[in-house]
Amino acid sequence: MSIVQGEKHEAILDAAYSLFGSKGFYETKMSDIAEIAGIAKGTIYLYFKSKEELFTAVTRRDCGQFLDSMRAALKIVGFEERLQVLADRHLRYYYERKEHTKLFFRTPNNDPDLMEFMHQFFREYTKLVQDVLEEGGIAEPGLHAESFIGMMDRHKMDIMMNPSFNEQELEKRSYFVASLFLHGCMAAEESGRPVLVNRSQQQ
Amino acid sequence: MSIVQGEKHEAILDAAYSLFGSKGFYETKMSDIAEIAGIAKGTIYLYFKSKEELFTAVTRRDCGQFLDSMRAALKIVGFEERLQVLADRHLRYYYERKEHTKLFFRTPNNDPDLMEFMHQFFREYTKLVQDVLEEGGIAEPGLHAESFIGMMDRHKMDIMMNPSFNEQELEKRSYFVASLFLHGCMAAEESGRPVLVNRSQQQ
Amino acid sequence: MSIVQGEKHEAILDAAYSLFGSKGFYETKMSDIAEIAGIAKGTIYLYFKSKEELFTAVTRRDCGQFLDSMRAALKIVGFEERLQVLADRHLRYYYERKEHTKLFFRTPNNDPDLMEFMHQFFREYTKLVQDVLEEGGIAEPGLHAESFIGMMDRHKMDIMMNPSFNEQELEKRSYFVASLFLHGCMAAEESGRPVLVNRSQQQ
Amino acid sequence: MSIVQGEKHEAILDAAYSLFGSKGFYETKMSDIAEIAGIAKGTIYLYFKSKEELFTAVTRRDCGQFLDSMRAALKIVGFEERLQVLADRHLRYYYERKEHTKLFFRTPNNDPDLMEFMHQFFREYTKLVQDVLEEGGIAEPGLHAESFIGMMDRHKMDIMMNPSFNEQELEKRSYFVASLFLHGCMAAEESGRPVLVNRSQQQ
DNA sequence: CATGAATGAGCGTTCATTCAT
DNA sequence: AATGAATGAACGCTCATTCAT
Repeated sequence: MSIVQGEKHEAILDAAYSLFGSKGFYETKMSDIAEIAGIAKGTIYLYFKSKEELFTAVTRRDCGQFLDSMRAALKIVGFEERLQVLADRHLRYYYERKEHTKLFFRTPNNDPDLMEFMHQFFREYTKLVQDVLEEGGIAEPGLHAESFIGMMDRHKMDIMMNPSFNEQELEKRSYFVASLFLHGCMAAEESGRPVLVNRSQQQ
Repeated sequence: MSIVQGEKHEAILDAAYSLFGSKGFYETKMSDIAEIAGIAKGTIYLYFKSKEELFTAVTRRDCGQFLDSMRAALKIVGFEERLQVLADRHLRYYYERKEHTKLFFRTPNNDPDLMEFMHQFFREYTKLVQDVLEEGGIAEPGLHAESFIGMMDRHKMDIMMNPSFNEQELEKRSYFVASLFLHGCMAAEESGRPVLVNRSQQQ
Repeated sequence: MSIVQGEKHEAILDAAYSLFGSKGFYETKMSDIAEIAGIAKGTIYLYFKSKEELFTAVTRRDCGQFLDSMRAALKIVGFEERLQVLADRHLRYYYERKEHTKLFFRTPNNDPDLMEFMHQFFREYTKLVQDVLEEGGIAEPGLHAESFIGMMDRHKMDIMMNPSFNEQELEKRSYFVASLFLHGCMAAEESGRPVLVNRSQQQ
Repeated sequence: MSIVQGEKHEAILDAAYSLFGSKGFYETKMSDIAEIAGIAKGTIYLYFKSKEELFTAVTRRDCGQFLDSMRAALKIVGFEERLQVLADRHLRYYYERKEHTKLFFRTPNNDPDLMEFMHQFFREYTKLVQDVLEEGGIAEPGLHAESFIGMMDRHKMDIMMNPSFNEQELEKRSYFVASLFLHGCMAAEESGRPVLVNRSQQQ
């Protein structure tokens, strides 16, 4: 009956992800997590110091996967193509978490470690976007990165709250965002050109 | 010793704004609010049904003032000028609330009325931005409005968290955002022109 | 706009009787009573010192009416006839208060004055029954009175809780009780006689 | 230092019985019960869902013991003897709880479970009495049972409130009640016979 | 007499965390 | 490592009563 190292650790994270995401931080009880994970309540504390730390760990794993997947997807050439990838992955991230909205809207309110981690994550993500912009020769890449991320992120409400939001809508949206970022809202008037190819329209 | 109508109502809102803003929702006790407002605990409940409702009322007043001031400031002509005003007021809103960051980051997690109000506020604000864009002849004003708001809003982190962020920085930032939204990140390369006059640089 | 003396006093008692009876003591708020009575909350305190005192006053009026009506009804001759009247009135008292059961089952739990009054009422009522018995030549009238009252009172559950309990049932029950008290449960075996005439069977 | 199974459960019930009985339901605080039981406040909630449920559990245990003891005592022959046992046990129940009068007079006012249990207990007790009467060949055993219980129960006031009420008084009272129930108040006049032997007078 | 705005004491319950086994 | 029984701090809300007008 030997247990694979880390098996419980993962089981707890999985259970916590599922419950925190669907019910929210405050509405989730440690005992519920233990039950779903199939272990005793006290056992959680062998792996995680506190409920907040567990939430932070869940977030950390989730955000880490996001950054990893983003980095992998960015291993292509072409500035505009990479911008498009950023938009697509960012929006898709929320799209894939439609059933776990509470990970974003019902989080612990007062945990220094979580805030510290989120800050660091934002820095890291901003840096990643910034690097893409820099390689594209964009000036003030820091400010541009912040703005781009803001533009993308605003659409999470539509994506997560709107039940009829589908894959096609998603691609249209990411194309829109990347295009707007590149050429501004007056692009059409100024040149008439859609510079990016909207892949979803190609299909 | 006649009491001005609504005096207590205001006193409670003021005290709540101050405490919710500086300590956050969950960390603020009703008894603290009563003490600051100079009244008895039970009196709060004559004016507000619950702690959540009080927080929502604080938010409502604050957001209302924001929209009012925004609407007043938009009574000017010129599309780009009005865009600039949007960016300036949006960023300034956070700038003026540097001491009340918890109004945004430590809010009640699960209050239907607050969520309903925030939704409505977002709709209203989006509509306001959308109207500006429509008058400027921008296509897809809804998506553009969302994106613009996102771009602006992202900068709240820098504004609120960075203690050395000052007025000049603020104006540079709002100019940057409006300009990016208008012409995109490739504007410089594409035309070399800064279309908007950065007022903070004129001074 | 002159107000008849005691009009408000009565209005409060009426409102309190209605609410205490239908919702119970703890579930009734002074403000509700004031509203029903058509006066201000504070005004109740001009007439009654406290919620408990008001409940006691309601009880006092109700029990007083009971005793008065009982005394009037007992102005007849014949021991068995008077016993029958006792049973009939006792059971009828609950029958007429089917909509006000909470007067008996949700009373203040800890009010000395109410307890004192109830004791006195019981004494008085017991004395009244006792007098009937004494005049009927029954030995140990005190113990007999207690027992008779207990016998009668036990049937209040059936009367108040059973929605289909009707007038005829009531008369059968009061006849049963009086008869049992007179001759015991072995009466039939001992003599075969129903001594009392069951008026409801005469009809 | 091994802990006997159910030890805490019993300790809580004992503490609650003692406090509820002497001070009443509303006047007893959960923290007091915990203190008397020698445990932490929260521990009570591992065993009982609420204060109301705890009161109901206390009542349940107490009433259960009453019925058990009654059933055991009824394992004798002879109708009149068994009637006498009923009266004796019933009155003795109150006699033994002279220090816990509040179990009967200061109970929760509005608890569905307690009311349900009391109803069931009354039904069960009534059934038990009814069975005795039926075996004695008494007609209408249901109504007779109700009446007999009412007769007996009425004497609880004297027993509990009168500090000088003693064992001898108790036996006289139970003899009186059983005798009255058997032969009615006119028994003496009708036959001159005391059918039951008053055991307390034999001694 | 009448009002009704203001008061503030009072308490059941939850649940993250600990620690003896 | 694993358990789960025990802990106890923490707090929103009600509502009978008062009293200035």
